Amino acid sequence: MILSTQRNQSGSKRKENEALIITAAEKIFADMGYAGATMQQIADAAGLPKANLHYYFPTKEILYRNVIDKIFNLWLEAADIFDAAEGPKDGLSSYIDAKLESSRHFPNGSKVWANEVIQGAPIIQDYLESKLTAWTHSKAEIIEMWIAKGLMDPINPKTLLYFIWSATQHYADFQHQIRTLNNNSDLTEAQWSEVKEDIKKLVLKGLGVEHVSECPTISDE
Amino acid sequence: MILSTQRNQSGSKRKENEALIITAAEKIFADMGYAGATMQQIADAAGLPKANLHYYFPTKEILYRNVIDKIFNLWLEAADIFDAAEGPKDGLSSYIDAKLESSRHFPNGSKVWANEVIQGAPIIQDYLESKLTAWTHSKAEIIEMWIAKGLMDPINPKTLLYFIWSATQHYADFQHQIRTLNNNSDLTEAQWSEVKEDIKKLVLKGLGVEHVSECPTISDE
DNA sequence: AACAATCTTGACCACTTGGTCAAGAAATTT
DNA sequence: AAATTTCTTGACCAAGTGGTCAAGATTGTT
Repeated sequence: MILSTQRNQSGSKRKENEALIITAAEKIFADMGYAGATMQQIADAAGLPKANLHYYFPTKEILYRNVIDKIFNLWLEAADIFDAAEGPKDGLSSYIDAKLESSRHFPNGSKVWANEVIQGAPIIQDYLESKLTAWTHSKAEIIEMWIAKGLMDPINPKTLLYFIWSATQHYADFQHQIRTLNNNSDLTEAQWSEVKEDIKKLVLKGLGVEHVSECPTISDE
Repeated sequence: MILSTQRNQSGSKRKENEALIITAAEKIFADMGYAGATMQQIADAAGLPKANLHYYFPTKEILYRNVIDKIFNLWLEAADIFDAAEGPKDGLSSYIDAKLESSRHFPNGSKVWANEVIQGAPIIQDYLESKLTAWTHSKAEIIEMWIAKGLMDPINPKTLLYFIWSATQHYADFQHQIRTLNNNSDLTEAQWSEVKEDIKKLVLKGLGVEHVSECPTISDE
């Protein structure tokens, strides 16, 4: 009896420590960059001796790839909303919300990703060429469909995606700069709401998506 | 004769080498991050022996600060257009153009800056607190004035500035990702033009600045 | 209780790094 | 042409790095 529990407990010891280490590593990599981070720092942050890290993750690079892996999957998840959406108003709104929430609550992932891409993606180039390329194309198709249906102004779909990525991820990656320019305090709940509304309004209106209530056409109905 | 030339040559020997080193350093810091960059790499990129670098710049950090200094001044320059502008249409257009041009032709500076800020600005915090804060406030005032005059929709001026920074700098910082998603080729001249137009259109229209020419109102003329 | 996995850890090593230094080469000044 | 300042450079060093290892502790299994 209790076989499965025992198996789980023993099996989960590994999972637990791996998760602990990955979380610690994510923070250190975000704060120091890949080269700047040391295994010792990560070990300290995780509360484990350095040799123990190498037991679970043989090399620094393998640990790093595991961190990236976790981050990238969250990236993809945030965009499921996109597919389920009926039109641009719904879809873009939700996507911007989701990305901003993630920038607010999990900035480290975004920072690690940014650091890596800025430096030419020396370690995760395969991700860009396979998963990200496929993902981007599929989203671009949706946007093109919306445009074709006349639901929004024409725009290069990639330009729009970059636009949303940059505007939202900026709040994670440049968190420190934003904080400094905000009297050295984090954005308040109210400020976050304002940012969300401002960005959504700007993007939607900029794409001609907002309530078309502006031109009371006589011919309609 | 040739007195002045001699004087110039000797005086400029230092300036010349300093500029050479800073340019090399900018590229290496952009590609590797502060910690990841080695003085040896920078020396190789500059075509000088490492010991020679230390003659002009005693430490790695001092060299780094010189690189940042150059970058930051370009940052500020790009925004002179802003002050000279009559209204948001003119001012924001020119600013977006200038920032995109700089992203296109001098991406390294933006990358170094991004790397540094992501990591919490451990070395250039004083810049953020003094110069950048002052600069931002002065631009925010201009935007607020435009809003007060009814030249554009109301928006938090800082949110708008972050918006423009992120959208434009993204093309420098994430250059590699954009390239990868563009069939591994740099953006063509035509693509850059398209990006410029799309971004400007989206921002201006989003702020309610564009020609209101869309609703052929009968009452007009 | 004996055995076998799995996990923990301090001590250790080869290698790279930023930075130094002293000897000399070039260029300026007197 | 002698003296002085500026620049160049190979050799060197102390400190820190990622990674190893072997001995032991824990846990699970028979």
